[in-house]
Amino acid sequence: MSDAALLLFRDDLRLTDNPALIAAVASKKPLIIAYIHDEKPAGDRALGGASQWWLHHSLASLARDIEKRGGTLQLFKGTPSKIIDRLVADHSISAVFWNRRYHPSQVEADKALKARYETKGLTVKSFNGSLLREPWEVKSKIGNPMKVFTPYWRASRLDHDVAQAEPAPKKLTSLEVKKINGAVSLKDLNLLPQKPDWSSGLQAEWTPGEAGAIKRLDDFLENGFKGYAEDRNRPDRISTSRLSPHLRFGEISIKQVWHAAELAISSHKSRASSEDLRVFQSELGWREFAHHLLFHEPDLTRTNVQRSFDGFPWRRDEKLFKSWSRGETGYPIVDAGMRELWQTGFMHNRVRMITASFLVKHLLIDWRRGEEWFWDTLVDADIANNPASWQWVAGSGADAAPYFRIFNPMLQGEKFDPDGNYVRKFVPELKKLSARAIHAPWTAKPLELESAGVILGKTYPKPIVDHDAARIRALDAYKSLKESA
DNA sequence: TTTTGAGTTGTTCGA
DNA sequence: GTCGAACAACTCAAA
Repeated sequence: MSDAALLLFRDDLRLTDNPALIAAVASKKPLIIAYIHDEKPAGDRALGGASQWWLHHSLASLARDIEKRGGTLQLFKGTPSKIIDRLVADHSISAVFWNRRYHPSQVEADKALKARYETKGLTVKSFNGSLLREPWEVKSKIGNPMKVFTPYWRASRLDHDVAQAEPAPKKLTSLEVKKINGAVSLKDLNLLPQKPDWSSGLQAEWTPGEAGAIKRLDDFLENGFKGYAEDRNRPDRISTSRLSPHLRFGEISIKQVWHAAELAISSHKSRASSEDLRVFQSELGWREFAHHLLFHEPDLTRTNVQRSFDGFPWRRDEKLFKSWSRGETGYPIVDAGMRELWQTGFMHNRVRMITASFLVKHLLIDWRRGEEWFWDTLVDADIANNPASWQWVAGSGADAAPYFRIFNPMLQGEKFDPDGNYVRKFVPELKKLSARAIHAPWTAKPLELESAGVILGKTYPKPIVDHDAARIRALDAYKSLKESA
């Protein structure tokens, strides 16, 4: 019997432009194609609820795509190294392939795996399957990891140097896997919410899987790309790519996205401007930068990048946290965002900033609490992007927003949701208010409130904090931090 | 070595 | 209503 190759799928649930898959097929060996679900990953964390829902459907889609090509996706549950040990012991495996991940604990685990099997005489090959540049590739002139986005992005030198995406293999040959401990069906992974099943809003919004990712990209390039530079700030418009969950699970490669956007410009297909392209690519750049930070910061989810924030006087207030997380702060743009998140597993980028700023600055609640909430509820919750962005808002991150930048939720609403349609969609009890009043219902005339059916404090909450007072309190808190340093 | 210029996304105040 | 300055220095990256 000829020997086999083991191909591990992780955060790269696609067949197109998947370097580990391409290398495995090129080895000409029959493949054991495996996804190992680790419920207790060391160092990084168990998936949040929304991400688990996504993963279930993404795996189902991947399994179908693999079957169409004659292969089989084998699922396992448990500790990856133990399951791989068992696979290697029970089968004649001579090569192992995977795409790399960048959380320090993941890097360490992969290094250990590689060392162990190379010692046993196996070929072990890993690849870059998810980034334009890996974290160690981008350095300052004197060799340090970059800590400021703009020079980082410049130093990435991507203008004419992103490899073309590779097509999916046409045929896959799988080896029959012997019955081993840990082999499970998709259902056995228990990724779907049961009682209650809260996933209907996610179902309505998303199509996890490679085909859904490609469709989302095409839709964006056709309908949202033109005017992106400006409109990406408008939660009331379909103007962002919404590719983040697909990228999170690697259902589409970053190179595919990069080149498709460039092609849409050069072929004049989308009528987007070069500025639209530049801004869109720099958003991809922020994703790269977050992974760069994650790799170089030992504990991005827990530790302030700027250690001077370690003594910040955060307030513990479960009642206020609950109001924020449920979308009951009394500030419509904040509440709309938090409810969008709860219902759809997603929140528009502009509104993420507003809601995050509100938690951290208006309520003075630790950014880690907000990060955990987003981790559990976002379908695109990403171990790099999520903490890096929270730290950016809080001011404790790399290249972070200055502390005195405190969003005014009324102004932000008026500016980026001028007709109030985003608020109306997710806060329907305010639906009948005028555009004038909808971002600050407490300023509306009693008559308008009455005819709109709004009773403040009853059908919709009064503001849980006063903006002006909260702003001054936040500035004082940040000032005290500086003085104590 | 020292210097220089720059740094995602804002708000408020006062002229 | 519009506009510029203040908010506060500090650190990074490169010349």
